[in-house]
Amino acid sequence: MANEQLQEAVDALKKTKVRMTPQRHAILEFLFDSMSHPTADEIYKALEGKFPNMSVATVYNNLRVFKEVGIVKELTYGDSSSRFDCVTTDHYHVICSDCGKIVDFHYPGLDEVETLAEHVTGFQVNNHRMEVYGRCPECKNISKH
Amino acid sequence: MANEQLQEAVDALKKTKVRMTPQRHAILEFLFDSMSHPTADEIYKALEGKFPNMSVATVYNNLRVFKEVGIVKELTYGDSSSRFDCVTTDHYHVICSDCGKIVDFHYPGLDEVETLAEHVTGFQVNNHRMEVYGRCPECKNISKH
DNA sequence: TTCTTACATTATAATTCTTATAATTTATTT
DNA sequence: AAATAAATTATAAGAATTATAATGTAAGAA
Repeated sequence: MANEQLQEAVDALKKTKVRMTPQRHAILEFLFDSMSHPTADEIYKALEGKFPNMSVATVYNNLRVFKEVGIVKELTYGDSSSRFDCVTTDHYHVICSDCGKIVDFHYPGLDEVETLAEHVTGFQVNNHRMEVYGRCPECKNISKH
Repeated sequence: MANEQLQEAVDALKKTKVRMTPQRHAILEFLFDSMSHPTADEIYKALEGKFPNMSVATVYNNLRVFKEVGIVKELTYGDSSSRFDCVTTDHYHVICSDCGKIVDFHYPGLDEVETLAEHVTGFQVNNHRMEVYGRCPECKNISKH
């Protein structure tokens, strides 16, 4: 369940001298609950009922903190604002070029690519990013008519 | 050579009713010559000697056109501005997390990933993006001292 | 070749996303 | 419970990108 992962994330934060605040908890909760990949603004809007005085800066600040600790990943696409995804299991994303929908899919981590890149370039490789682009079933249908 | 690929790109544009202008040619030439991955602003600055009156908007507009035709790829990272890369052979990028340097490396296209994603998600997959992150040899040395 | 028209460019303003700043508030330590 | 270090807020500033309107130009037709 999402709750266990949330708890793990909270524990991870405690170990790194990062204080737990209601705002931080709410942002994390929202990220883990919604299995979507919200933008900073979406998070801000979703929580303004609970925290009418919360600042957008708080959302951005905390997303940066979460990224540094390693429990959140930033997804950047050309068009608009960044999206944020909690780092849970090893999954990748398929993104619809038409409507922007993001769908997760599982695939074994591309470790071979990392090691090859390391040998060929002399870099000390830490991680990678991979996304697949195409058209989602809905958009495929729309274009047929 | 870069010249042949440039010619191919120009031909591809002619077929799609996109007019060839001196500015467009210069932008393409710069992209194919420099095997780096310049930002829109870098392109703008590089060409202001040749085109003192060229507008930044022109660079952005044309990069968008090139992207739509499929001869240029946009690489977006969270922090700063997008970088642009001409779509040539199948190569991927290793990016230094410290200094931002981008180095190409060859690797067989990840076709299996695309087909798997297609089957699992029902998307019609067209392409993918993959990057490896780490620290370049230079930055590794710096941090040792 | 010249004319015409639709497309490109320019210059500027506007937007949008994100970060910086300073004052206030709050969580943790002593 | 007091002290301190960090987080939040509100606002302003910054940077990257896009929109707008006027002017200029490429490419096909006469």
